[in-house]
Amino acid sequence: MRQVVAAVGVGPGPEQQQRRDAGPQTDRGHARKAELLEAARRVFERQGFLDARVADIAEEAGVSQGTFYTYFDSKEAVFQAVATELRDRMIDALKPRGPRPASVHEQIDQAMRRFVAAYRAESRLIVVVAQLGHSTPEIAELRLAVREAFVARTARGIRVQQSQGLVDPDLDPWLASEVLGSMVDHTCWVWLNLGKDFEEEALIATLTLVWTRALRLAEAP
Amino acid sequence: MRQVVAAVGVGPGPEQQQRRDAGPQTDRGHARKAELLEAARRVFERQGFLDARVADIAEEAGVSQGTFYTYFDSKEAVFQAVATELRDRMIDALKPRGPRPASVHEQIDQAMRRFVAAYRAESRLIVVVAQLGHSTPEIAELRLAVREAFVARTARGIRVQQSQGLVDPDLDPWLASEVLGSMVDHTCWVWLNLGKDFEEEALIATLTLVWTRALRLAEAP
Amino acid sequence: MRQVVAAVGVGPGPEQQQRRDAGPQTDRGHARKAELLEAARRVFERQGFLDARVADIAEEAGVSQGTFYTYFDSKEAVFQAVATELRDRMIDALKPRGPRPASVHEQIDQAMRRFVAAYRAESRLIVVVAQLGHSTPEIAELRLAVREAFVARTARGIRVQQSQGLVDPDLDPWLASEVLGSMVDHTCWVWLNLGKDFEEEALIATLTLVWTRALRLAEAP
Amino acid sequence: MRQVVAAVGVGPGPEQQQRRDAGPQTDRGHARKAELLEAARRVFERQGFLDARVADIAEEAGVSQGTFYTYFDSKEAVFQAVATELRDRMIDALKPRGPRPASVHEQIDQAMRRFVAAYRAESRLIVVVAQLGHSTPEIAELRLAVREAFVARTARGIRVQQSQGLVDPDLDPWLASEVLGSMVDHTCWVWLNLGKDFEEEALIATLTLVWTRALRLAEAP
DNA sequence: GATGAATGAGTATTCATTCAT
DNA sequence: GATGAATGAATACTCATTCAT
Repeated sequence: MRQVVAAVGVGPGPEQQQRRDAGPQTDRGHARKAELLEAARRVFERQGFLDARVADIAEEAGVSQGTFYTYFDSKEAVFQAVATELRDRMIDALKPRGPRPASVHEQIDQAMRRFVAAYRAESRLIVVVAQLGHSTPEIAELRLAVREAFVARTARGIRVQQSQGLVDPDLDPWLASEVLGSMVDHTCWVWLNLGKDFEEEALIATLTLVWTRALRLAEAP
Repeated sequence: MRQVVAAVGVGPGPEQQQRRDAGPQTDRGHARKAELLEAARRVFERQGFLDARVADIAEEAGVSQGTFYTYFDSKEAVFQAVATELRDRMIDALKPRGPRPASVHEQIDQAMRRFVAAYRAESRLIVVVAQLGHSTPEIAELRLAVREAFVARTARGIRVQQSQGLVDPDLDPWLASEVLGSMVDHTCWVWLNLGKDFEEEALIATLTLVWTRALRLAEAP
Repeated sequence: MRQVVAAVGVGPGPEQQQRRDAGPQTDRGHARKAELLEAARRVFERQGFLDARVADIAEEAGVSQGTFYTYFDSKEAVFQAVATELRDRMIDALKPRGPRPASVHEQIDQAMRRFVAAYRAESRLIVVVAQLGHSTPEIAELRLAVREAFVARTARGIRVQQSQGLVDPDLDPWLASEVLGSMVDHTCWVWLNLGKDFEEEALIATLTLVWTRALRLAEAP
Repeated sequence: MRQVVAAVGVGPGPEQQQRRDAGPQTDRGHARKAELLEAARRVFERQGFLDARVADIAEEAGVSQGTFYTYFDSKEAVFQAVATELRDRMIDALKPRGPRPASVHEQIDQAMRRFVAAYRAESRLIVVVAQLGHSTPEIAELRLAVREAFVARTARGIRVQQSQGLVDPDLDPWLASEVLGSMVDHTCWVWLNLGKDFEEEALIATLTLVWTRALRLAEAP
């Protein structure tokens, strides 16, 4: 049994807090902070949040524990920073790249592949965020933000397709995208985090199939 | 009254465990164990796993801490027992009750409502199980077992419907049920645990709609 | 790290204490007590005092823990009884058997062999008594009693041999027997308990040699 | 100030140990470690191993419990360090000092006095080491090391004296020194630890007498 | 800015002993 | 007499955070 200790209600002396609030003053300082952030990401991916110790992060970054607190308020703060970066990377990775495909079917297929690729690249960190999100609202927010980005984009897409007469006009775009987004999200979770053994192409095909049928997409596949 | 406690280095494993392994010998013992299990469930629902102390459970059951260890090996062991009961309740609650509805559409609608009802009843405990499942394989197993039960039942249903010519015969029953199961599961999670505000009937209707369309169910809704 | 708990200052209810004080009332009771004593000896030999639990002793005797306290006041009390029996067996085993040998040299040789044999037979229990004797005066007493018996017999022998003109008359019989007794005792400890590998006959010969030379025994070996 | 502590199941080994393994990095650290070691010695002498709490040691050193664990892995580890120092002090104290006495008799007499002086100075700690040595092989090793040093030196001395024609050439030096070493060792134990009341000069004289007679030392006392 | 060291609250678990049946 | 169950005090150890150099 490991013990986790978190101090609440005690603050640092005014001097150190000032430095943290002010942010790094020099290029070297900026580099140090970035190194610590990278180190923290690696440690969290490896050990999860609870089993990661500030000492581990400092060691991974090659600095002393004291130095860690020059740049970050707390273990939770650095995790928040790591998770924020994750959110930005995920949202970015879900954006369509390159020319828009001619068919809606292909658009959906590519969106699916982007999602899977992004999820796979970050799956370890996604687990840790999920774990901590159960008890930390700020982290849960970040998690939801990624979902919102995906769902909102999907809903917009459905609305456009409805206006073009390509998909069922009676569908509620928002509810449909929530539900379909959950499907894609959780399927990746079961596949990539819980270790259920799916064949990738068949899985993507099934996801795309359900998606297009749900929309009554008026195209030959 | 004075007690002297001293720790020494060596020794065989605990002997009290034998009694625990043997289980309660009397009716009173069985009752006590059940009380403790109930108390543990309430405490875990209220405080989560990490914040629950063995002392809390003992107090909730109205017994001394020592008595807790008469019946359970550890905090983890009692949680495992609580989670096992949860699994059994969930699997049971997902079974169809009463006469089989005439239409497939109605069968699906009722399955959806059963899932939502079961999820809602146990949502607090589901959160805790999910949280601990990230780091404890035995708990993750229990989590997956519920999913398997649901997915396997769904897959069987699809196969039957295919043989009756009611749904798309080209669909892979297993993949489809995995994907649709993920949809329902995660939608409930987002709704009941992450607090996203859905209107219940509209949500169930959307889930059912996507489900039946995915199967190309040959029935008028 | 094992924990050892000993309660001081609390007494049993008057009823059970009376029964313990009174001793067994029936033949069956006497047999039970003897069984528990035997069981305790085996457990202490196997596990030492600290690692022996009352539950172990009860189980070894095939009775419940509660029954143990029908016959003994405490874990220490049963150990005291075990150690007392050990003392009696040791003192008895050190007494000369059979016809007295003609030569003093042979008397000494046989005494040495008796000591070694007795020590070897009880070496496991001797360790436990030594361990506990460090902190429990009553046990230390029992340990010393064996030593006293051996040393006193030796001193008497020396005095007799002096009066017969067989050994150095200027030697202080008491001091000499204390010192020679220590030699034999500790040599057996090092040999049989600490595991130093001595060849038995050579060792006994050396002990006897030093002994007789110390006394200036006027005999050809 | 409020702290929240929670225990979780899994995780890699302690990281603080790395710092402990590395040893103190500054002069202040070295001094602190030495203070803690001294404090531990005093506490162990006073209370024995079982009754000594880590809190006692920290308090004796005037630091917090956490600081104790900055320098030592555990209560057992610090005892090991204390016992190792004891071994070194003992071995050193048994070495001959000053000019070698002219007569073998005097050499032996002085060796005896050195042993008694060293034993007396450390008798409290010797008890504790003996007690723990029963169950901890590493400690038993340290105990034996002191004995070996004494016995080996004695055996070498006997061999030299044999080559000089001063003592019985037929004696096995190793066996003799084992047996005589046991005599001296255990006599001190009975005297200084078990509280048997010997007159010092008479005791030393007797020990020396037996020793020289055992060797058939060819000198007038 | 960097460092090594100091802090201290917090809890799971054992087992000798008692007692109601 | 026998049993199974109930009791409860007592302590080692971790690690996030602060602070003096």
